[in-house]
Amino acid sequence: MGLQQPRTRIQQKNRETILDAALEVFAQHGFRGATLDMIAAQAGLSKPNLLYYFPSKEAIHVTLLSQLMDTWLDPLRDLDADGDPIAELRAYVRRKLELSRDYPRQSRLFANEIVQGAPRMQTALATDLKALVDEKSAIIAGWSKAGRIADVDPHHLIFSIWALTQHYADFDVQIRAVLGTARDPLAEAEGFLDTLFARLLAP
Amino acid sequence: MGLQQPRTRIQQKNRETILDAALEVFAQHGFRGATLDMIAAQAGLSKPNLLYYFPSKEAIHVTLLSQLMDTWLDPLRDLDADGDPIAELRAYVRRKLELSRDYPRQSRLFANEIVQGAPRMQTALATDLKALVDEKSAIIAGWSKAGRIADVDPHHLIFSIWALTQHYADFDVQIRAVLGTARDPLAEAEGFLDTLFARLLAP
DNA sequence: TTGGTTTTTGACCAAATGGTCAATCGGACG
DNA sequence: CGTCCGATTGACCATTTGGTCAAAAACCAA
Repeated sequence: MGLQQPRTRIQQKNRETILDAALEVFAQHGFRGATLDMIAAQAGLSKPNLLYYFPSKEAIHVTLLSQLMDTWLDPLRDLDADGDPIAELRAYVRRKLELSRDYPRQSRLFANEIVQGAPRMQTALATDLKALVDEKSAIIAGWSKAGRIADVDPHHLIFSIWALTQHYADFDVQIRAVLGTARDPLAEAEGFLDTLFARLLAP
Repeated sequence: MGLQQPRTRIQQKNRETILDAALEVFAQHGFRGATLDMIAAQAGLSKPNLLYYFPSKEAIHVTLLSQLMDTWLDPLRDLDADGDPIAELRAYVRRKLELSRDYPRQSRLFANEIVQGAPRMQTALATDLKALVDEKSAIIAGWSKAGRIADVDPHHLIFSIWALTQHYADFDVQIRAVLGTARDPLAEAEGFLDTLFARLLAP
């Protein structure tokens, strides 16, 4: 049953449909709170049919999480040691905020996983993610030492970018409840975060 | 069954035990992912005994959430229009970070609820919370207009305080995985956030 | 000690859940 | 057209889950 690499057009399409439905359901209910019936209903397929394309509920979840890590870290990978420090960091914030706007479900899937102790991601966090963050932190530390940006802890700077941008996806309902319906949180956030990091990073 | 106000010492103690166990389990698994058996095991009580003290799983959850809202908003309530603006806001950040350090489970319970769409808190968010935030935002806007702090959107300023402080509780595993075991995230965060908001708010 | 009240629990139930499987369907290709 | 293989599903299963209940145990006042 080599379903690893989808062979036919039908498999391609149905696997995508299932993953999209599962993203919706897992993001809203977490792994344990999601049921195969919910995912099947969302996908417009029967439950046994889901299990024809994926061996188990967990396999669907794992597939989503590994897809996630890829897209999620791209903007950080783009951080260029040879670019202008302030411009590079502002661009990172902007791209990360774009992810929150364009892929809020992925953000919430990730949030669910981490808040619940990252039972299925621990290793990836402590190896891949740590390596990437450490590498980019060294670059940022270099910028600080060279006086090109203010002196801030690079790791906490990165955490603050994650926290501030992902907050607009993960806590969307709260933000909208507080702001009321007339305002556009994500649009406003762009200006606010640009100002915040400009002031924080100015040498 | 007037168990609303615990009458005996046993009731007092067991209700507390149950709520503490439920906080642990709900924070880690979300509402749907938590089971009465888990809570019972954590509390060291039998499942029917839980249901002697609370009418249902949902009742336990609701009790926790309403307790939460109280403690959670106290630091914001303390924001004093007559105090020194910078000192008041820094104190708010510090108190909020203390909550993340001392009550991480409550923070994660709240995060779970919001990320999953706040099905049981929508009303409270759009009424009580919105009213409080609007009130305090007016104060902050006044400070900006008077030139006592920099010109920033008050609502987004408050969101940024929430995002940055709660991140250290909610994403604790991720932060520790990235920083490694030798560092103390919460202690470092205090200095970092103090700097961040000092630079953001300086007139 | 006795009698009544509160607390605790083993046994149980109906519904939900992840997963299986044999049987059927459908479409592409000879 | 017929055949074969991928796709689909109804029926089913064991386990888990929220919740009930009657009976037993623990507690307490007189």
